[in-house]
Amino acid sequence: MPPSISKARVQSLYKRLHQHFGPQHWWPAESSWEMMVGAILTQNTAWTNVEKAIASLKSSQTLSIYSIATLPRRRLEQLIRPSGYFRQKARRLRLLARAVLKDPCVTKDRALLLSQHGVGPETADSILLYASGQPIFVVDAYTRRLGHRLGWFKTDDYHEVQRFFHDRLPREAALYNEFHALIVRLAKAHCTSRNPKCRSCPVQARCAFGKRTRS
DNA sequence: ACCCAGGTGTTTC
DNA sequence: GAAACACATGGG
Repeated sequence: MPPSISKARVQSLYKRLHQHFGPQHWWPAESSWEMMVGAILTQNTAWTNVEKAIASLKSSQTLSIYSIATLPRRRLEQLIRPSGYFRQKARRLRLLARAVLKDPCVTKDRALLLSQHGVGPETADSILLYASGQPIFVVDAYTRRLGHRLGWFKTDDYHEVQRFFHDRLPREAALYNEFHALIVRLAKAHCTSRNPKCRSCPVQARCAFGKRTRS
């Protein structure tokens, strides 16, 4: 990883994003457990779909750890159906709920989180940052895309990208919280797949988002 | 009728 | 080991 990108550049991007969008107040959840449920449900899925699934859990009074741990599999599947991959995710949620009931420390320990089926590095780090307040930078598809477009790094490796940010930012949970939220905000606000025109982009004149690279 | 979304686990070369 | 595939719904 070339150290050629300075801390100042990375911190300057953060400042511009924060200036432009303001504080994001993440994670959008009312409790740590709801946050964890959202983290599983949002895997490769649009957040609007996750909202539907969470709303259906809430309205049926089945969002609690105990409910999700004990609900019949088919019932849980139907409740979270709008979030997609509903069979996989029902199983993952149930396993996670049971693990947390057995040992609440799971929520705070990276190795324990990663040993849960269906919890990979991004989900684990999201939980550590947003549910446990630990200063761990979360890397997602947007973070990689942004870094690539800005020429900051070429790698796709999760931990290499994470190290890039860890090396250039003070170790503060509040900062990592906002930064990641702002990157997601940027992705939603600016060039999405069908919107190649991007005015007043806080990142650069030529917008850093849009999955396809335009010619 | 495509393409995409706040990944992860399994299978295949 | 990397690369390809399966998983599924809903919105643009």
